[in-house]
Amino acid sequence: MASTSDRSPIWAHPEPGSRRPRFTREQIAATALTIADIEGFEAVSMRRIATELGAGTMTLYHYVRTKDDLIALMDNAVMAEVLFADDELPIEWRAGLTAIARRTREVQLRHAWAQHALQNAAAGPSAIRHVEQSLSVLSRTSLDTLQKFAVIGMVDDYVSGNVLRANEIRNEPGGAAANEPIMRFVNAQLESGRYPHTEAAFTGADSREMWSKIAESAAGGEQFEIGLAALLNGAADYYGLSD
Amino acid sequence: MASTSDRSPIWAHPEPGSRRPRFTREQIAATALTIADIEGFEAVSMRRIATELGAGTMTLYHYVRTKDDLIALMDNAVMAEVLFADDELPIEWRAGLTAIARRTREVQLRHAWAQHALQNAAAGPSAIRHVEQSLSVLSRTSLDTLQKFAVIGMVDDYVSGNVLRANEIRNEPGGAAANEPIMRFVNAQLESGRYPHTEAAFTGADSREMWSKIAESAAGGEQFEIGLAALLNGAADYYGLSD
DNA sequence: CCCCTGTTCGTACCTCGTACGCGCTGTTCG
DNA sequence: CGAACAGCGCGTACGAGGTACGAACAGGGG
Repeated sequence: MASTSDRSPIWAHPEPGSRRPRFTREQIAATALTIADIEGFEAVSMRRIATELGAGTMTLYHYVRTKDDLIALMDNAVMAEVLFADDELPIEWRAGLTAIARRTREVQLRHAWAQHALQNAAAGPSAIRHVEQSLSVLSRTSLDTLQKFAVIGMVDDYVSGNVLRANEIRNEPGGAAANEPIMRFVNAQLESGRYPHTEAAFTGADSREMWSKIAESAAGGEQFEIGLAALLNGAADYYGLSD
Repeated sequence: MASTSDRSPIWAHPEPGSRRPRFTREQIAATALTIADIEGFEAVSMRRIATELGAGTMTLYHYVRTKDDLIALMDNAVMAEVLFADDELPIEWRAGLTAIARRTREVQLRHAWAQHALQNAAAGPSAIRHVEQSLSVLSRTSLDTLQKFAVIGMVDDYVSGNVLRANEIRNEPGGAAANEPIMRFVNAQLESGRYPHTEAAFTGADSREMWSKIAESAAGGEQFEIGLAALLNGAADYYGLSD
């Protein structure tokens, strides 16, 4: 994949020009997003997108140099959903970071495939705007640049991790408990007596139901909020932030 | 991939049997690990592993039903590295969780590809033992099962997220700053004036050097420790844990 | 010692990304 | 107003990947 050794991002290359082409990059990206949302990222192939658009496969390569470019476009579209309208973003740093974190989480949960697929995507305009918004809510604090990025990074880490796990959980169709063969295997293991604490955790309860509860509470927002608040407290403490 | 619809984990199937075969699952997994560590996960193909072992490609399918099984084996091998010897694991919950979190981080950083590959891998024996160890350090607390998993999950989320980002950063060969075309694009964007806070963050400093510093501090362990401590404080606070 | 069965693997098919190059067509210039 | 010249669309083909199928092979129990 990606044999073209030109590492410049797609936004450095103008969209095809003068003779109004049949499609636009937005259109192509939107089609890819739709496929990914409905059928998962692995269903997104150049052939598939082209078919969906009623075009020949190779036509796409007039809008995009490689599939990595396509992925960058998808990333950009997703990041755009994370952005706030200027008047929607709280001014206070704590409220601002919390809002951004929540929004990021929501978007990544909505596009479960994105986390995985976009990991190495090239940063586009929306990503830059996202950084801008994160920095802007910290602009009223006394932090220097490095510290700002440290705080943003800490929160980002937590959000990514939370989404990662929530998506893992949701990937098990019908909840992890529904995967009979694996449940059977795990239960058999537990009964071997080599895992006393784990075994104890499930005694006196239907293990299937217990797993569901754990999964639910992990994927739900409450736990997320607890950790987020803890991180912001810790940051405020460590860097001596008021508010 | 994975056409076999049998969803049972590979550990539910005994290794091939009576007439001692040429290889073992461990051997195959180890070979795969080596390839992944040296050349990256995408270099791990069935053909490649077979070649490395001096076997025919299809031979592997006597040890493993699909590539997903192979991935499960790799996962299991990696999880084994996360485990503590029984006497190495601190008894106190805070120290214990910290130790597990650090170890997890170290291992996932060592096997940068694992994060990705691990995501949907079936849980194996080592994964269960890992859960066991996490639960065991919390066994002296007053938390109920759901709460224990909540705390473990919170920490796990943070660790995963941190590793995810650290690996992203390390994936840029020679640091993000080395990617000339992207740097040029981003700088051009910043100069457009649409991103005042981001622009301000880099004024009075060589932007390349600034990025390096940010990357370095994000990938380094210090920031990680700050967030980790914050989370544990928050958890202790929220759940009323002493120690 | 021979046959049965566990093991090995050559061949082939399908999907993917994408290089190459031909043919069509809107645009612009003379 | 017409021709030439891009800009654009896409058919074909190649190599790499996973794995289904079934033939070839060998080692041990009768």
